[in-house]
Amino acid sequence: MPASTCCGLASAGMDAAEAERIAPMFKALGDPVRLRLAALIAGQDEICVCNLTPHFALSGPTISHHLKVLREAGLIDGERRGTWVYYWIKPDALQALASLLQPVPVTA
Amino acid sequence: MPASTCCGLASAGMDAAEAERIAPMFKALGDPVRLRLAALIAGQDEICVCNLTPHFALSGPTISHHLKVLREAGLIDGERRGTWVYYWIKPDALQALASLLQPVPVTA
DNA sequence: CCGCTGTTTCGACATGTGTCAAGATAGGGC
DNA sequence: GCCCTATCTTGACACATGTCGAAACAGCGG
Repeated sequence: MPASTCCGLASAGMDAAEAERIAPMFKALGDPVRLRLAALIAGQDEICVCNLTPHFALSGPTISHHLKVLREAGLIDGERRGTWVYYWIKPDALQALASLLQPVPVTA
Repeated sequence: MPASTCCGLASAGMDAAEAERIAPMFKALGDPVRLRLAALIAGQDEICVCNLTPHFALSGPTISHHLKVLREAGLIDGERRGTWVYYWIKPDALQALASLLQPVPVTA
C-alpha cells in the first residue's frame, strides 16, 4: 500500500518498537572490527577464536568483547568445544537485515 | 573461490580499509531514531524535515543531528528549497549494504 | 593435582554519542 | 528593512563504547 519508493525499509512496519529491536543488529555491524569479524566468520561454516585473533592488532579481550556484541545482537552464535571456542554466522539474521535494504520484492 | 558459506560479506574483499569505509553506513542505521528516519525517508520520493519531526518526541536540533549523520554516511541526501529542507534516500547505498548481507548470488 | 594455553570477565580510562537549550542562519511575507 | 518560521550550529552534559591489563575460568596433558 505505501508507495514503497525504494526498499524494504519503507514497507516494513518500522514503528518505534521494531526500530529498537532491529537497530542493535545494524549497530553491531557498525564497527570496522566487528564488520571484519563478521566477514571472517561468514566465510566458513565455523571458525575458532584462535583463527580470528591473528587478523587484528588488538588484544584478546577486545576481540572477545566484539564477539560478544555480535552474539548479543543475534548475528552470530558460538560454543566451546574443548579448549577452543567456535563461532558461526546466523544467516537468517543477515537475511532479515538484507530484506530491509533491498529493493522491495514486488509489493504492488 | 572462497567457500562463501553464507553471504556477500564473505566474498567481499573486506579488508581493514573496506571495513572502515562501510562500517559507518551500518553504524548510521544502528540507532533506532535514525532507522525510523531512514524508513520514513525511503517511503517517499522526498520528504520535508517538517514532516519528519512530528513522528518523534525529540527536539528539532536532535532530528537535524541524526539527519546529518545519515547524510554523512552517504545514505541520504537533501537540499533546501525555499523555507523547507527536503531529504531523499540514496537507493544505491542501501543496495550496496544489502548485497553484503544477502546470500551470495551464484559466486561459484 | 598442577601447570599450561585459550578464552572470557572485571576494572579502569579516554573518547565518542545522543540529547537539549540557546543562539545563528536562510527565506518568505509584510 | 523587519519580523516570523523553519532549519542548522554550537556548547554543554550524561552516558555509552572501544581498548587495555590483570585476573578469573575452562580444559587438556602431564
